Amino acid sequence: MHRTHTCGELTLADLGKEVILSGWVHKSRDLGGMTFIDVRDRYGITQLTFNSEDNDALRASAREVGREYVIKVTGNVIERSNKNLKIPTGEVEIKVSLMEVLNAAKIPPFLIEDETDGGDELRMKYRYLDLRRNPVRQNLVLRHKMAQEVRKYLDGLDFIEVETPVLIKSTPEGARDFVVPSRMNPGEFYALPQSPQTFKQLLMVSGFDRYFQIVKCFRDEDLRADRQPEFTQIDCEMAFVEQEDILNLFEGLIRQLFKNVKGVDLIEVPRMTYADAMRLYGSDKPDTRFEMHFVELKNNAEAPHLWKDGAGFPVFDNAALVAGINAKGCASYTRKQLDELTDFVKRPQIGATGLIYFRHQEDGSIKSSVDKFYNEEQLKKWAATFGTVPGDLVLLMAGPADKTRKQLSELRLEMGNRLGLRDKNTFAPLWVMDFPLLEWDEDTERYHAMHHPFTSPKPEDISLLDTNPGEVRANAYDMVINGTEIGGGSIRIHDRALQALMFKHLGFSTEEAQKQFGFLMDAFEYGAPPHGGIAFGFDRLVSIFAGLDSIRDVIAFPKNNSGRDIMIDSPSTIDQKQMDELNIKTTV
RNA sequence: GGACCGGUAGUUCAGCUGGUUAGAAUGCCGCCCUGUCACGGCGGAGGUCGCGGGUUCGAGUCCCGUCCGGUCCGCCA
Repeated sequence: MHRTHTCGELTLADLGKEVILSGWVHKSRDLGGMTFIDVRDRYGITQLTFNSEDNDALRASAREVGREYVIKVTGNVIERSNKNLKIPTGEVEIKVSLMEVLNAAKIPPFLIEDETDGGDELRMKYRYLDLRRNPVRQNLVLRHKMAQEVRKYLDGLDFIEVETPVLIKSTPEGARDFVVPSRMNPGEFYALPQSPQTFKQLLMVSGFDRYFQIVKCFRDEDLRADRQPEFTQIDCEMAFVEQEDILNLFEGLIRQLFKNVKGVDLIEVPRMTYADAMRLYGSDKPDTRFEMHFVELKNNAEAPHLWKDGAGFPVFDNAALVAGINAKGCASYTRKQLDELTDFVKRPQIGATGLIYFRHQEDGSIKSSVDKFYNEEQLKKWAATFGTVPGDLVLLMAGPADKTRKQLSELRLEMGNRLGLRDKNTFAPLWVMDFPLLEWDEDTERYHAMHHPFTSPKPEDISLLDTNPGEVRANAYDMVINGTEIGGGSIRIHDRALQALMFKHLGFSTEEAQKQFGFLMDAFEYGAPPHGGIAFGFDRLVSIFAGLDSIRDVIAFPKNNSGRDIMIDSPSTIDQKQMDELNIKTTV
């Protein structure tokens, strides 16, 4: 037998028992005549004592074992004379009578402790060692608990978990596909799924009216802190439902997760239209932990100019949009701080040309960076529009509408950071609804589906498809938590004619549409029920629960910035024989 | 495809306007210590300053290129 107990469970209640423990040597402390070893497994740490007065040879061998050796000890549980109340087993220790080294260990390249000295790259290379550390292991335990809770909730509501294929067909829509060459079909390729979208819709046609799957998805696009080439979705679909049914049921899922896993009672999830989100926050995934919404100023027709006999202020006069945010209590910002903010928005990634501000001073006057263009009466009008009080600072940007909103959104988030308004332990969920069905793509000069081509337009907007495609709204919705999109879905098209019409508007010829998605449209002709669904980004959801910015920490074996797994060193070349079998010609 | 930050001991970092023997902490090794738990004390080993080129009397430091890592933009229906 290797163990009678784990390293995390012995207490005073076990005094006098003879026990066997196995685990890793966490740390040893060597005193004159005795040695303490902390032995660790995933359940905790237990202190072992070796005393040269009792057994000098055993004590000597205890001095030989190094960090991360795997040992097995037999001994008696005794009460400590000096207790350590910081750990659950801290009132007892094991007086060892027998020790066996199960395996030696090299000196680890970084400390296997909560606060490690290892950098990211080294920890990735030795991920199996990093996973021994409490914080990392706890993330995976959290992930497990959340997955179980998801299954419990959905199973309780008669959802069936169905596995869908991983080797499927490449389609031109959406993200780049990972492809897999087919040996038996030379020159042909499978693709790995970006999501099980079409399969879950086919399951609805099959009558599995409530489906879910916790499933790996693959996208061959550049990585980010919150984007990996393979990632996990909670993929769900329901038949005979309307949007309202889906929103309520999956709001329930999120609430149950917060309640049962995190002990947080979530507020009822507010709803906001896409149009409002863009107008008030400049983003389709606003961080609603703090307000600071946009206020738009009317163009200068109403604002008298003082400069050069009423000549205009071109930055405002030529702008399609002048909008700003009220940074409450920031009127004391120094010139240096304001310059920093200006530099922030002028960075290439944001690309603004400048930043305009006015302060509502403590004496009630308004001091602005455009004093020479506007009189105080005008500035006061604007201050009133923003609802400022003395001590407030208004930051303004102007320019093309979409671009300015995006830039101001970045500035808003930066101000949220600076003011400490983005607390990781505060959770602000939000439904964003009524997304546009189509989005104009400048490069290809055609519309593409904002969500995906199977999304149903709102019935009342279908008539706009021919005349004003960009105005058509979809029955599509995203769940946003703290400014991160964690889920999205839609009511789907279940009618062949409408689906064909969609493909036509997306620039597919009838033949192309039939070749790519004929199987789905054919299925719609055999009794497809109305249906819709949603998919949650499981990694992102776990990382939000864990209070982490990067999903890498909640994935057991993640890939780095360049899509490489530096532990197993993949991707890698394959030998010529494999290439030949797959009928792949080398061109390098 | 692009922007920015970083690469110095096993590890995490410091190293100023270029200057003679490149430091700290931690880890590691040795000796001492009988109640430690961030043990303590004394001593020791440990470096192609990512790589290549250039400027200079002299480069860890400045310049160019390149590789690697990270964050972001594009991209991600």
